[in-house]
Amino acid sequence: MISFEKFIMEDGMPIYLQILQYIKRGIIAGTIADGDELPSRRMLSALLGVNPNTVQKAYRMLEDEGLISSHSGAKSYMVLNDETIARVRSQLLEGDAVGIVLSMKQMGLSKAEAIALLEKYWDKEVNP
Amino acid sequence: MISFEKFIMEDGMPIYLQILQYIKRGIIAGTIADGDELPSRRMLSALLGVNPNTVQKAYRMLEDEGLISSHSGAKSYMVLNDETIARVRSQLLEGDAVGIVLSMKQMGLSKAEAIALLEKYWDKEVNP
DNA sequence: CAAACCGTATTACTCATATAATACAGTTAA
DNA sequence: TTAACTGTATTATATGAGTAATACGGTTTG
Repeated sequence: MISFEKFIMEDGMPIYLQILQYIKRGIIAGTIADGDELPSRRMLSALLGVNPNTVQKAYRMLEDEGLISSHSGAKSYMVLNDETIARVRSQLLEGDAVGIVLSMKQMGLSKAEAIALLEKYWDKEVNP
Repeated sequence: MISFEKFIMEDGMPIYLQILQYIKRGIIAGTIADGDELPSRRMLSALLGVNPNTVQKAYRMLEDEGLISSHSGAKSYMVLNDETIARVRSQLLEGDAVGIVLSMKQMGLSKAEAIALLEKYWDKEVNP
């Protein structure tokens, strides 16, 4: 069963996208693997304190991307292979890296300063 | 006159927040300084291709934070001192760094891998 | 002074997000 | 078999973001 223990909800980003992102990051991290059972829509919505429809939207998009399999009445499972994992990895890493670089550059930071900043905050506690 | 030449609009984030962020990053970068003249609401909205109300919303929030001065009929100017600049800097840098670290950690990257990723994309072209 | 700007305000509309309350049919396990 | 779960679907509502079209009054400059 996939754990949502480390899920941290932020505002400013649609919840269903945050769920999508969390799953994809787990795939890259290797904490979510092929065949893993997903929590049901109702269970996860209760856990996160959001509406079941919001979870359903996220799951539906994951299914459209071919990352999970859902069948009416049955539980949902991750469907992953090397190709899909590689695709998700490049999508996410590139998107994040580009965003970071854009942000740092707009602030006038040099590459060295950006790296120093990253190192400085790496070991700090992020979770609330 | 503050330039919006390097402003890149992304979707997924409210435009008025992007304007706010762009100004604040300029303050940190030093490209925006005390006394600088801001483009009028109408001019900037035309330049960005957005509604004047969207720009007004961003400017209003900047005024509420004490970063600009607006008087009916007259142009708007940046109002910055060492204290406010330091405040904006810590707000933005910490927020960005924390977000980056959270993202990388959720993907299971090590500090070294995160730095390598940042270096890899630093010199790539970001603009469309 | 008068024209051309400026900031400010109002109302109405569309769209996406998220919630809410159900309902129905398929699967699974006691 | 039946109860307790699943996934799926529908309709309604609320809110925020963004657009659109105006309007009013103050400032600036020729």
